[in-house]
Amino acid sequence: MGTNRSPTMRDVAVCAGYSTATISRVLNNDPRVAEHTRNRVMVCMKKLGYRVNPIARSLKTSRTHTIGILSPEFQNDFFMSAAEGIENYLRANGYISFICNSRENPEEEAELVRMMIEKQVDGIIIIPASSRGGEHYQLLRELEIPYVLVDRLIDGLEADAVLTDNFRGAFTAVERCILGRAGNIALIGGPLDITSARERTEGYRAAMEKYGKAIVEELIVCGDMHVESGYRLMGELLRQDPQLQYVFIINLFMRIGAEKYLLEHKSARDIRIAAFDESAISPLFTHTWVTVRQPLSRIGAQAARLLLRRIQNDNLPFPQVYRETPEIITHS
Amino acid sequence: MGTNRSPTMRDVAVCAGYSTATISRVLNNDPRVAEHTRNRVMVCMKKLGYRVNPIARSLKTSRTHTIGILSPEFQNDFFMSAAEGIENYLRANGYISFICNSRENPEEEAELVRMMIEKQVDGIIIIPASSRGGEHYQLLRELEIPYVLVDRLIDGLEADAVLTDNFRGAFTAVERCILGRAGNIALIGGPLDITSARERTEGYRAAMEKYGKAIVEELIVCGDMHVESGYRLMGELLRQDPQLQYVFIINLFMRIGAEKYLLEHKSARDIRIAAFDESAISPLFTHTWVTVRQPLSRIGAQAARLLLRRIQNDNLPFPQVYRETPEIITHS
DNA sequence: TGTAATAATGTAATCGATTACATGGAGCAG
DNA sequence: CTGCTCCATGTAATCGATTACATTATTACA
Repeated sequence: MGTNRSPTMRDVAVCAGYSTATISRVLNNDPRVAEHTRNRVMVCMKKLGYRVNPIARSLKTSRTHTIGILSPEFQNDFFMSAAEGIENYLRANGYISFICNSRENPEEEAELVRMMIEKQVDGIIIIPASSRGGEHYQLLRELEIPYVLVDRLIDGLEADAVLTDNFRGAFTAVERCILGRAGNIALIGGPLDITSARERTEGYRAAMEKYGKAIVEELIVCGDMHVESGYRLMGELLRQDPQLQYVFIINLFMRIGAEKYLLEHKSARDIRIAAFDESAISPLFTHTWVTVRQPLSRIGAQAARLLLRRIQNDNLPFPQVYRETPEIITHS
Repeated sequence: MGTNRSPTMRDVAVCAGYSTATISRVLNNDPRVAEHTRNRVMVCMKKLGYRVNPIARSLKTSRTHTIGILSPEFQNDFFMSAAEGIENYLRANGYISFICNSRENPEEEAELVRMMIEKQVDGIIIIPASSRGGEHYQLLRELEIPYVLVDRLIDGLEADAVLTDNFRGAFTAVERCILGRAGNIALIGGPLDITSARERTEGYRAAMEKYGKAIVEELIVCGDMHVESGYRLMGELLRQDPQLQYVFIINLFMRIGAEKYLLEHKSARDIRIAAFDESAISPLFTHTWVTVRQPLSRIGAQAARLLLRRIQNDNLPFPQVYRETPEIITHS
């Protein structure tokens, strides 16, 4: 039992009585090999348990069949759902993925992009840590390495992207509330320099306008997307209008804060919440009315598909921006 | 502006007037290069923007500086926290990681292990999809590819592993309750073929015994770790003993179910919950008393460290099993 | 001054694939 | 029978590094 160096093309060649060139041709489905040699070679490959060495192959072809994925946060269901969608699609298509954590930090993101370039990934999917861009995008452009943005756009950057149709999600959710005979609907929005927050806010306004609802500016407040601000803003809104019954909240974390406020202040009153996002938590929400469910794994798959098409040089017009329609759920 | 093929060692060699061997020596900090040549070479590398091609290097050294990580679920904060800890440590040490999703499926896990072997990872960290093992563990052993288990052990498999000290976490949490003058403490446990569930249950029993508390078998129920069973079992326990005040729940999801039951049945009564795990949800829990916080990112880092030591052939005794002590938090 | 030891660098094989080009034989037209 | 095409396969260079071994220059010491 000698050291089991794993078999190479050369071993297969010897076993089958051909040259390595032929083995390689069989491997790559080159039509110029005779049927019977193909068979003979395949038998040998099976017998020896031959598996191609992707590293040697990559060195020659400069393709790694490897994709980089950058996520700003690992402990975030949304990002990870998208990552899951991406990974599924890629793996089903013979690609494997490096997933790295940019820790919401644009500089780390840039560093990771450099690292991935060095590792010679064939393409990158980025869930951006910031909507403010950075030199790495230019680097990717220069080196002609395809990349696709997910969930967020970058201001002033033309790039392929796949994201939720935030406007439509917000619009439809608010419309549902209105059609469900909601009165004043307050809004807990987010920083307007975050694209998605801005779009959701616009969706809210558009729906209100379409149905001739007066937009009360006092009932529109902006948080920072985190739990605490949801808590605080819910309080402010109720102080503003103690009769308030309907609130639209643009993300999960602020919504958690709002629910918490309601719990603690025994306002188990008739407040009904419409909001973006769902998660394992949702069963504990007590004021759920309408939920906007982002099609995250579809977004991920779509992004992966787009990236692979770019890699295979499908020459699609550039850039491609897909906005996936969210699902709106009305709870009894 | 010709096509910018990125510079190779050969280019640097020409630029500096040495052979590629010397360039390589500089790159690998070989002490046998003269100081001034080292400097000259470094200047050239900088000037040309040279970066070593890790693929070519890997082909020769058969080391990829790449680690595979298998997680059973991407949308699970626990696994992803551990993955984050792993990734941090690895990256800080010059390694990069493939993270793949075994989808709680042992067969996919095995397939992924094969894929990673093919990609020639230097080692693998596995959060097992099942505690029942599989041929891939043997394969890894045969090929002498180091691997470390995280969070779960595999029955009958001697392997390096890093996990929470489940027994101690449960023991200490229950002890806290007892010392906090809790009366009967019920238990919502899990399937006994899951190591962690079993250990936590044992911790509970041990604490009860130590303080001479009668263990009422009717107040010990087992769920399947999911939300629904928590919901159902909370109901059963309350029917069993309507006076029940204290419950120890061994994981987050069943705990969510339990809280949901309490919410819906207005049992805002004096029920206090001790439980494993925390998450973004925790602010919405209304019966929190004692929480066992698993040191997930430390576990991840520890696993990564152990793996790298194995790779560097630290010859530690085999196997190493680390049980990390959880943090017990008592809420006011 | 001669020679051995040592230090700095070069030469060339190698890792395991891919692929442009070369080769040899079969089939066919004139 | 000659010459041309086509088909299956082989030869050998190549991708970009690493490294055993060879070579040369330098120093040290008898």
